[in-house]
Amino acid sequence: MTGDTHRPHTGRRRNEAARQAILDVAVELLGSAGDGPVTIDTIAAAAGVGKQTIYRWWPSKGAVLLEALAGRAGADIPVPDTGSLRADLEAFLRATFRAAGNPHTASALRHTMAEAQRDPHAREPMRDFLASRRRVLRGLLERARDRGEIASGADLDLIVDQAYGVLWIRILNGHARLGEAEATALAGSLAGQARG
Amino acid sequence: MTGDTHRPHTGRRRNEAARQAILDVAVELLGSAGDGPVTIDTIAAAAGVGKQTIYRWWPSKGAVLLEALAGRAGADIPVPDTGSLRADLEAFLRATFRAAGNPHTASALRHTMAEAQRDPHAREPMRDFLASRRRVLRGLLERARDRGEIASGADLDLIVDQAYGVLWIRILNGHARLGEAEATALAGSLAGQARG
DNA sequence: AGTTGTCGAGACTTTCTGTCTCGTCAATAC
DNA sequence: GTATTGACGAGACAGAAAGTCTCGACAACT
Repeated sequence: MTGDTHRPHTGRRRNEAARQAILDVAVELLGSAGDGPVTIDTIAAAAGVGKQTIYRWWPSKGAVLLEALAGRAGADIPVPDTGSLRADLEAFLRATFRAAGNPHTASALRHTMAEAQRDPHAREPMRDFLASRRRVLRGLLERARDRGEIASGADLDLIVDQAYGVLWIRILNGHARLGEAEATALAGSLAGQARG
Repeated sequence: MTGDTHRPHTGRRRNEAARQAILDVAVELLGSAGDGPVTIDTIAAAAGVGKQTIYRWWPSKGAVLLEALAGRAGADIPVPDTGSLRADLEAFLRATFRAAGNPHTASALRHTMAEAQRDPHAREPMRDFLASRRRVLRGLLERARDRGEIASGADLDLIVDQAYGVLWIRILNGHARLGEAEATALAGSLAGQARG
Protein backbone atom coordinates (compact mmCIF):
# COMPACT_ATOMS: atom_id res chain seq x y z
CA MET A 1 0.00 0.00 0.00
CA THR A 2 2.84 2.41 0.79
CA GLY A 3 3.74 4.10 -2.47
CA ASP A 4 7.22 3.26 -3.63
CA THR A 5 7.59 4.50 -7.18
CA HIS A 6 10.52 3.19 -9.15
CA ARG A 7 10.98 6.40 -11.14
CA PRO A 8 12.12 9.46 -9.18
CA HIS A 9 8.66 11.01 -9.73
CA THR A 10 9.07 14.59 -10.76
CA GLY A 11 6.32 17.12 -10.16
CA ARG A 12 4.15 17.99 -7.24
CA ARG A 13 3.34 15.19 -4.86
CA ARG A 14 -0.06 13.89 -3.96
CA ASN A 15 -1.68 15.69 -1.06
CA GLU A 16 -2.27 12.99 1.55
CA ALA A 17 -4.17 15.39 3.76
CA ALA A 18 -6.67 15.96 0.97
CA ARG A 19 -6.98 12.22 0.42
CA GLN A 20 -7.74 11.65 4.09
CA ALA A 21 -10.14 14.59 4.18
CA ILE A 22 -12.07 13.04 1.30
CA LEU A 23 -12.37 9.70 3.08
CA ASP A 24 -13.31 11.38 6.36
CA VAL A 25 -16.01 13.44 4.70
CA ALA A 26 -17.29 10.40 2.82
CA VAL A 27 -17.75 8.46 6.05
CA GLU A 28 -19.41 11.43 7.68
CA LEU A 29 -21.83 11.95 4.81
CA LEU A 30 -22.58 8.26 4.45
CA GLY A 31 -23.60 8.14 8.08
CA SER A 32 -25.83 11.19 8.09
CA ALA A 33 -27.46 10.83 4.68
CA GLY A 34 -30.64 9.03 5.58
CA ASP A 35 -32.57 11.23 3.20
CA GLY A 36 -30.62 12.47 0.20
CA PRO A 37 -27.85 10.75 -1.68
CA VAL A 38 -24.14 11.27 -1.14
CA THR A 39 -22.88 13.15 -4.18
CA ILE A 40 -19.39 13.78 -5.46
CA ASP A 41 -19.95 17.54 -5.44
CA THR A 42 -20.99 17.40 -1.80
CA ILE A 43 -17.94 15.37 -0.85
CA ALA A 44 -15.60 17.65 -2.78
CA ALA A 45 -17.10 20.80 -1.30
CA ALA A 46 -17.11 19.48 2.27
CA ALA A 47 -13.54 18.25 1.95
CA GLY A 48 -12.39 21.55 0.41
CA VAL A 49 -11.17 19.72 -2.63
CA GLY A 50 -11.68 19.86 -6.39
CA LYS A 51 -13.72 17.12 -8.03
CA GLN A 52 -10.82 16.20 -10.25
CA THR A 53 -8.68 15.46 -7.22
CA ILE A 54 -11.17 12.77 -6.31
CA TYR A 55 -11.29 11.30 -9.79
CA ARG A 56 -7.52 11.37 -10.08
CA TRP A 57 -7.22 8.82 -7.30
CA TRP A 58 -10.42 6.84 -7.44
CA PRO A 59 -12.17 5.53 -10.56
CA SER A 60 -15.69 6.32 -9.35
CA LYS A 61 -17.80 7.49 -6.46
CA GLY A 62 -18.46 3.95 -5.36
CA ALA A 63 -14.76 3.26 -5.04
CA VAL A 64 -14.37 6.23 -2.71
CA LEU A 65 -17.31 5.16 -0.57
CA LEU A 66 -16.06 1.60 -0.30
CA GLU A 67 -12.56 2.64 0.70
CA ALA A 68 -14.01 5.03 3.25
CA LEU A 69 -16.21 2.31 4.69
CA ALA A 70 -13.54 -0.35 4.77
CA GLY A 71 -11.23 2.00 6.62
CA ARG A 72 -13.66 2.36 9.50
CA ALA A 73 -16.11 -0.50 9.85
CA GLY A 74 -14.79 -3.39 11.84
CA ALA A 75 -12.19 -1.26 13.54
CA ASP A 76 -13.83 -1.55 16.94
CA ILE A 77 -14.77 -5.21 16.75
CA PRO A 78 -12.63 -7.35 19.04
CA VAL A 79 -11.53 -10.86 18.11
CA PRO A 80 -12.37 -12.85 21.22
CA ASP A 81 -10.55 -16.09 22.03
CA THR A 82 -11.86 -17.29 25.34
CA GLY A 83 -11.61 -21.00 24.61
CA SER A 84 -15.39 -21.34 24.37
CA LEU A 85 -17.24 -21.19 21.07
CA ARG A 86 -20.39 -19.89 22.64
CA ALA A 87 -18.60 -17.13 24.53
CA ASP A 88 -16.49 -16.14 21.53
CA LEU A 89 -19.50 -16.03 19.23
CA GLU A 90 -21.50 -14.04 21.70
CA ALA A 91 -18.78 -11.45 22.24
CA PHE A 92 -18.10 -11.10 18.54
CA LEU A 93 -21.71 -10.88 17.44
CA ARG A 94 -22.68 -8.55 20.26
CA ALA A 95 -19.95 -6.10 19.28
CA THR A 96 -20.76 -6.48 15.59
CA PHE A 97 -24.51 -6.04 16.00
CA ARG A 98 -24.04 -3.12 18.37
CA ALA A 99 -21.87 -1.37 15.80
CA ALA A 100 -24.15 -2.20 12.88
CA GLY A 101 -27.18 -1.20 14.90
CA ASN A 102 -25.86 2.30 15.26
CA PRO A 103 -27.96 4.43 12.87
CA HIS A 104 -24.93 6.14 11.35
CA THR A 105 -23.15 2.90 10.67
CA ALA A 106 -26.31 1.25 9.40
CA SER A 107 -26.90 4.15 7.02
CA ALA A 108 -23.34 3.90 5.74
CA LEU A 109 -23.65 0.17 5.21
CA ARG A 110 -26.94 0.51 3.37
CA HIS A 111 -25.67 3.20 1.04
CA THR A 112 -22.47 1.35 0.26
CA MET A 113 -24.18 -1.95 -0.41
CA ALA A 114 -26.60 -0.22 -2.78
CA GLU A 115 -23.70 1.52 -4.48
CA ALA A 116 -21.85 -1.77 -4.86
CA GLN A 117 -24.79 -3.14 -6.85
CA ARG A 118 -24.69 -0.39 -9.46
CA ASP A 119 -21.02 0.61 -9.61
CA PRO A 120 -18.65 -2.05 -11.00
CA HIS A 121 -15.71 -0.26 -9.35
CA ALA A 122 -17.33 -0.79 -5.98
CA ARG A 123 -18.14 -4.46 -6.37
CA GLU A 124 -14.66 -5.81 -5.74
CA PRO A 125 -13.82 -3.52 -2.83
CA MET A 126 -17.11 -4.55 -1.28
CA ARG A 127 -16.28 -8.20 -1.78
CA ASP A 128 -12.87 -7.62 -0.21
CA PHE A 129 -14.38 -5.79 2.72
CA LEU A 130 -16.95 -8.48 3.42
CA ALA A 131 -14.36 -11.20 2.91
CA SER A 132 -12.15 -9.62 5.56
CA ARG A 133 -15.04 -9.51 8.03
CA ARG A 134 -16.06 -13.06 7.26
CA ARG A 135 -12.48 -14.20 7.69
CA VAL A 136 -12.41 -13.01 11.28
CA LEU A 137 -15.56 -14.90 12.16
CA ARG A 138 -14.38 -17.96 10.29
CA GLY A 139 -11.10 -17.93 12.22
CA LEU A 140 -13.08 -17.92 15.42
CA LEU A 141 -15.02 -20.96 14.23
CA GLU A 142 -11.87 -22.75 13.09
CA ARG A 143 -10.36 -22.42 16.53
CA ALA A 144 -13.52 -23.97 17.97
CA ARG A 145 -13.31 -26.77 15.45
CA ASP A 146 -9.69 -27.41 16.40
CA ARG A 147 -10.82 -27.68 20.00
CA GLY A 148 -13.46 -30.19 18.95
CA GLU A 149 -16.41 -27.94 19.61
CA ILE A 150 -17.49 -28.13 15.99
CA ALA A 151 -17.70 -31.29 13.90
CA SER A 152 -14.76 -31.42 11.51
CA GLY A 153 -17.05 -31.79 8.53
CA ALA A 154 -19.20 -28.75 9.32
CA ASP A 155 -19.63 -26.06 6.64
CA LEU A 156 -18.09 -23.09 8.41
CA ASP A 157 -18.79 -20.73 5.52
CA LEU A 158 -22.47 -21.50 5.83
CA ILE A 159 -22.41 -20.64 9.52
CA VAL A 160 -20.57 -17.41 8.77
CA ASP A 161 -23.10 -16.45 6.12
CA GLN A 162 -25.97 -17.15 8.48
CA ALA A 163 -24.54 -14.68 10.96
CA TYR A 164 -23.74 -11.91 8.49
CA GLY A 165 -26.86 -12.74 6.51
CA VAL A 166 -29.07 -11.89 9.47
CA LEU A 167 -27.13 -8.69 9.94
CA TRP A 168 -27.34 -7.54 6.34
CA ILE A 169 -30.94 -8.44 5.60
CA ARG A 170 -32.04 -6.58 8.72
CA ILE A 171 -29.93 -3.56 7.85
CA LEU A 172 -31.18 -3.46 4.28
CA ASN A 173 -34.81 -4.21 4.94
CA GLY A 174 -35.20 -2.83 8.44
CA HIS A 175 -37.92 -5.26 9.46
CA ALA A 176 -36.39 -6.28 12.79
CA ARG A 177 -34.11 -4.93 15.44
CA LEU A 178 -30.38 -5.47 15.36
CA GLY A 179 -29.07 -5.27 18.90
CA GLU A 180 -27.21 -7.18 21.53
CA ALA A 181 -30.21 -9.27 22.53
CA GLU A 182 -30.52 -10.50 18.95
CA ALA A 183 -26.77 -11.12 18.85
CA THR A 184 -26.93 -13.24 21.98
CA ALA A 185 -29.84 -15.29 20.63
CA LEU A 186 -28.06 -15.80 17.34
CA ALA A 187 -24.84 -16.83 19.06
CA GLY A 188 -26.79 -19.45 20.99
CA SER A 189 -28.44 -20.75 17.84
CA LEU A 190 -25.24 -20.97 15.86
CA ALA A 191 -23.25 -22.54 18.67
CA GLY A 192 -25.98 -25.11 19.15
CA GLN A 193 -26.14 -25.77 15.44
CA ALA A 194 -22.38 -26.24 15.21
CA ARG A 195 -22.35 -28.61 18.13
CA GLY A 196 -25.05 -30.87 16.69
CA MET B 1 -57.53 -5.23 -5.47
CA THR B 2 -60.31 -5.40 -8.12
CA GLY B 3 -61.21 -1.83 -8.98
CA ASP B 4 -64.70 -0.85 -7.97
CA THR B 5 -65.06 2.88 -8.37
CA HIS B 6 -67.97 4.56 -6.65
CA ARG B 7 -68.36 7.35 -9.17
CA PRO B 8 -69.37 6.36 -12.71
CA HIS B 9 -65.93 7.45 -13.98
CA THR B 10 -66.32 9.29 -17.24
CA GLY B 11 -63.55 9.38 -19.80
CA ARG B 12 -61.30 6.81 -21.33
CA ARG B 13 -60.48 3.82 -19.15
CA ARG B 14 -57.10 2.73 -18.02
CA ASN B 15 -55.40 0.40 -20.46
CA GLU B 16 -54.79 -2.80 -18.51
CA ALA B 17 -52.88 -4.32 -21.38
CA ALA B 18 -50.40 -1.44 -21.24
CA ARG B 19 -50.07 -1.85 -17.49
CA GLN B 20 -49.30 -5.52 -17.85
CA ALA B 21 -46.89 -4.85 -20.71
CA ILE B 22 -45.00 -2.42 -18.48
CA LEU B 23 -44.68 -4.97 -15.70
CA ASP B 24 -43.70 -7.73 -18.14
CA VAL B 25 -41.03 -5.57 -19.72
CA ALA B 26 -39.75 -4.49 -16.31
CA VAL B 27 -39.26 -8.10 -15.23
CA GLU B 28 -37.60 -8.93 -18.52
CA LEU B 29 -35.20 -5.98 -18.32
CA LEU B 30 -34.45 -6.56 -14.64
CA GLY B 31 -33.39 -10.08 -15.42
CA SER B 32 -31.19 -9.30 -18.40
CA ALA B 33 -29.59 -6.08 -17.20
CA GLY B 34 -26.40 -7.36 -15.73
CA ASP B 35 -24.50 -4.46 -17.21
CA GLY B 36 -26.50 -1.27 -17.65
CA PRO B 37 -29.27 0.07 -15.49
CA VAL B 38 -32.97 -0.37 -16.15
CA THR B 39 -34.28 3.03 -17.20
CA ILE B 40 -37.77 4.40 -17.51
CA ASP B 41 -37.22 5.30 -21.14
CA THR B 42 -36.15 1.75 -21.92
CA ILE B 43 -39.18 0.31 -20.19
CA ALA B 44 -41.53 2.73 -21.93
CA ALA B 45 -40.02 2.09 -25.34
CA ALA B 46 -39.98 -1.69 -24.96
CA ALA B 47 -43.55 -1.72 -23.70
CA GLY B 48 -44.70 0.58 -26.50
CA VAL B 49 -45.95 3.05 -23.96
CA GLY B 50 -45.49 6.72 -23.16
CA LYS B 51 -43.48 7.64 -20.08
CA GLN B 52 -46.38 9.53 -18.65
CA THR B 53 -48.49 6.38 -18.69
CA ILE B 54 -45.99 4.85 -16.31
CA TYR B 55 -45.90 7.84 -14.00
CA ARG B 56 -49.67 8.08 -14.02
CA TRP B 57 -49.94 4.77 -12.24
CA TRP B 58 -46.73 4.45 -10.27
CA PRO B 59 -45.03 7.16 -8.24
CA SER B 60 -41.50 6.25 -9.30
CA LYS B 61 -39.36 3.78 -11.15
CA GLY B 62 -38.68 1.82 -7.99
CA ALA B 63 -42.39 1.28 -7.42
CA VAL B 64 -42.74 -0.23 -10.89
CA LEU B 65 -39.78 -2.53 -10.38
CA LEU B 66 -41.02 -3.70 -7.00
CA GLU B 67 -44.51 -4.45 -8.26
CA ALA B 68 -43.03 -6.30 -11.21
CA LEU B 69 -40.80 -8.34 -8.94
CA ALA B 70 -43.48 -9.12 -6.38
CA GLY B 71 -45.77 -10.36 -9.13
CA ARG B 72 -43.31 -13.02 -10.18
CA ALA B 73 -40.85 -14.04 -7.50
CA GLY B 74 -42.13 -16.71 -5.21
CA ALA B 75 -44.73 -17.83 -7.70
CA ASP B 76 -43.08 -21.20 -8.27
CA ILE B 77 -42.12 -21.92 -4.67
CA PRO B 78 -44.25 -24.70 -3.18
CA VAL B 79 -45.33 -24.69 0.45
CA PRO B 80 -44.47 -28.20 1.60
CA ASP B 81 -46.25 -29.82 4.52
CA THR B 82 -44.93 -33.34 4.84
CA GLY B 83 -45.15 -33.58 8.60
CA SER B 84 -41.37 -33.40 8.97
CA LEU B 85 -39.55 -30.15 9.67
CA ARG B 86 -36.40 -31.35 8.00
CA ALA B 87 -38.19 -32.46 4.83
CA ASP B 88 -40.32 -29.31 4.65
CA LEU B 89 -37.32 -27.06 5.14
CA GLU B 90 -35.32 -28.91 2.56
CA ALA B 91 -38.07 -28.81 -0.06
CA PHE B 92 -38.76 -25.14 0.54
CA LEU B 93 -35.16 -23.99 0.60
CA ARG B 94 -34.18 -26.11 -2.38
CA ALA B 95 -36.93 -24.55 -4.48
CA THR B 96 -36.15 -21.09 -3.17
CA PHE B 97 -32.40 -21.35 -3.73
CA ARG B 98 -32.87 -22.90 -7.15
CA ALA B 99 -35.07 -19.98 -8.18
CA ALA B 100 -32.80 -17.35 -6.64
CA GLY B 101 -29.75 -19.03 -8.13
CA ASN B 102 -31.09 -18.49 -11.62
CA PRO B 103 -29.03 -15.62 -13.07
CA HIS B 104 -32.07 -13.74 -14.33
CA THR B 105 -33.85 -13.92 -11.02
CA ALA B 106 -30.69 -13.08 -9.12
CA SER B 107 -30.13 -10.04 -11.33
CA ALA B 108 -33.69 -8.89 -10.75
CA LEU B 109 -33.38 -9.33 -6.99
CA ARG B 110 -30.08 -7.42 -6.87
CA HIS B 111 -31.40 -4.50 -8.91
CA THR B 112 -34.60 -4.25 -6.91
CA MET B 113 -32.87 -4.41 -3.55
CA ALA B 114 -30.50 -1.66 -4.63
CA GLU B 115 -33.41 0.41 -5.87
CA ALA B 116 -35.24 -0.08 -2.59
CA GLN B 117 -32.30 1.53 -0.77
CA ARG B 118 -32.47 4.74 -2.78
CA ASP B 119 -36.13 5.11 -3.69
CA PRO B 120 -38.51 5.77 -0.77
CA HIS B 121 -41.44 4.58 -2.91
CA ALA B 122 -39.77 1.20 -3.25
CA ARG B 123 -38.96 0.66 0.41
CA GLU B 124 -42.42 -0.32 1.57
CA PRO B 125 -43.26 -2.58 -1.39
CA MET B 126 -39.93 -4.31 -0.80
CA ARG B 127 -40.73 -4.75 2.88
CA ASP B 128 -44.13 -6.17 1.94
CA PHE B 129 -42.62 -8.52 -0.58
CA LEU B 130 -40.01 -9.85 1.84
CA ALA B 131 -42.59 -10.08 4.60
CA SER B 132 -44.79 -12.25 2.41
CA ARG B 133 -41.87 -14.58 1.67
CA ARG B 134 -40.85 -14.73 5.32
CA ARG B 135 -44.42 -15.46 6.32
CA VAL B 136 -44.46 -18.65 4.26
CA LEU B 137 -41.30 -19.95 5.86
CA ARG B 138 -42.48 -18.93 9.29
CA GLY B 139 -45.74 -20.81 8.80
CA LEU B 140 -43.75 -23.89 7.96
CA LEU B 141 -41.79 -23.48 11.19
CA GLU B 142 -44.94 -22.87 13.22
CA ARG B 143 -46.44 -26.13 12.04
CA ALA B 144 -43.26 -27.89 13.15
CA ARG B 145 -43.47 -26.15 16.49
CA ASP B 146 -47.07 -27.28 16.91
CA ARG B 147 -45.92 -30.83 16.24
CA GLY B 148 -43.28 -30.43 18.91
CA GLU B 149 -40.34 -30.47 16.54
CA ILE B 150 -39.27 -27.00 17.65
CA ALA B 151 -39.06 -25.76 21.22
CA SER B 152 -42.00 -23.51 21.99
CA GLY B 153 -39.72 -20.69 23.09
CA ALA B 154 -37.61 -20.67 19.93
CA ASP B 155 -37.20 -17.40 18.02
CA LEU B 156 -38.77 -18.36 14.71
CA ASP B 157 -38.10 -14.96 13.15
CA LEU B 158 -34.42 -15.43 13.79
CA ILE B 159 -34.44 -18.78 12.02
CA VAL B 160 -36.31 -17.26 9.10
CA ASP B 161 -33.77 -14.45 8.84
CA GLN B 162 -30.89 -16.90 8.96
CA ALA B 163 -32.31 -18.67 5.92
CA TYR B 164 -33.15 -15.58 3.87
CA GLY B 165 -30.04 -13.85 5.15
CA VAL B 166 -27.81 -16.48 3.56
CA LEU B 167 -29.78 -16.14 0.36
CA TRP B 168 -29.60 -12.36 0.16
CA ILE B 169 -26.01 -11.84 1.19
CA ARG B 170 -24.91 -14.38 -1.41
CA ILE B 171 -27.06 -12.79 -4.10
CA LEU B 172 -25.83 -9.30 -3.30
CA ASN B 173 -22.18 -10.09 -2.77
CA GLY B 174 -21.80 -13.13 -4.98
CA HIS B 175 -19.04 -14.71 -2.92
CA ALA B 176 -20.55 -18.20 -2.77
CA ARG B 177 -22.83 -20.44 -4.73
CA LEU B 178 -26.56 -20.54 -4.16
CA GLY B 179 -27.84 -23.91 -5.25
CA GLU B 180 -29.66 -26.96 -4.08
CA ALA B 181 -26.64 -28.43 -2.31
CA GLU B 182 -26.35 -25.30 -0.21
CA ALA B 183 -30.08 -25.38 0.44
CA THR B 184 -29.88 -28.95 1.68
CA ALA B 185 -26.99 -28.16 3.99
CA LEU B 186 -28.77 -25.12 5.36
CA ALA B 187 -31.99 -27.06 5.90
CA GLY B 188 -30.04 -29.62 7.90
CA SER B 189 -28.37 -26.95 10.00
CA LEU B 190 -31.55 -25.07 10.75
CA ALA B 191 -33.54 -28.20 11.52
CA GLY B 192 -30.82 -29.37 13.87
CA GLN B 193 -30.65 -25.98 15.49
CA ALA B 194 -34.39 -25.83 16.02
CA ARG B 195 -34.44 -29.28 17.53
CA GLY B 196 -31.75 -28.46 20.10
C1' DA C 1 15.11 28.48 -14.12
C1' DG C 2 12.55 24.93 -16.54
C1' DT C 3 9.83 20.74 -16.44
C1' DT C 4 6.43 17.88 -14.63
C1' DG C 5 2.39 16.76 -12.38
C1' DT C 6 -0.95 17.99 -8.57
C1' DC C 7 -3.90 21.45 -6.64
C1' DG C 8 -8.78 23.91 -6.20
C1' DA C 9 -12.28 25.71 -8.98
C1' DG C 10 -15.69 25.39 -12.04
C1' DA C 11 -17.58 25.02 -16.83
C1' DC C 12 -19.16 21.39 -19.57
C1' DT C 13 -21.20 16.79 -21.41
C1' DT C 14 -23.95 12.93 -20.72
C1' DT C 15 -27.41 10.17 -18.63
C1' DC C 16 -31.40 9.54 -16.25
C1' DT C 17 -35.60 10.84 -13.51
C1' DG C 18 -39.72 12.99 -13.36
C1' DT C 19 -42.95 16.90 -15.35
C1' DC C 20 -45.39 19.18 -18.89
C1' DT C 21 -47.63 19.72 -23.28
C1' DC C 22 -49.71 18.18 -27.45
C1' DG C 23 -52.97 16.10 -30.54
C1' DT C 24 -55.53 11.63 -30.42
C1' DC C 25 -58.79 8.36 -28.92
C1' DA C 26 -62.30 5.84 -26.09
C1' DA C 27 -66.15 5.75 -22.66
C1' DT C 28 -69.81 7.95 -20.60
C1' DA C 29 -73.34 11.89 -20.28
C1' DC C 30 -76.80 14.45 -22.29
C1' DG D 1 -75.13 11.54 -32.03
C1' DT D 2 -72.49 14.94 -30.11
C1' DA D 3 -70.00 16.89 -26.08
C1' DT D 4 -67.30 16.06 -22.14
C1' DT D 5 -63.89 13.80 -19.69
C1' DG D 6 -59.69 11.71 -19.02
C1' DA D 7 -56.25 8.20 -20.55
C1' DC D 8 -53.23 7.40 -24.48
C1' DG D 9 -48.32 7.63 -27.17
C1' DA D 10 -44.87 10.78 -28.22
C1' DG D 11 -41.63 13.72 -27.05
C1' DA D 12 -39.86 18.34 -25.37
C1' DC D 13 -38.31 20.10 -21.11
C1' DA D 14 -36.10 20.89 -16.44
C1' DG D 15 -33.33 19.24 -12.70
C1' DA D 16 -29.92 16.29 -10.55
C1' DA D 17 -25.86 13.84 -10.58
C1' DA D 18 -21.52 11.43 -12.55
C1' DG D 19 -17.62 12.04 -14.77
C1' DT D 20 -14.45 14.96 -18.16
C1' DC D 21 -11.96 18.96 -19.48
C1' DT D 22 -9.64 23.30 -18.91
C1' DC D 23 -7.59 26.89 -16.28
C1' DG D 24 -4.12 29.41 -13.61
C1' DA D 25 -1.49 28.42 -9.38
C1' DC D 26 1.73 25.81 -6.93
C1' DA D 27 5.23 22.37 -5.42
C1' DA D 28 9.07 19.03 -6.25
C1' DC D 29 12.66 17.59 -8.90
C1' DT D 30 16.46 18.35 -12.84
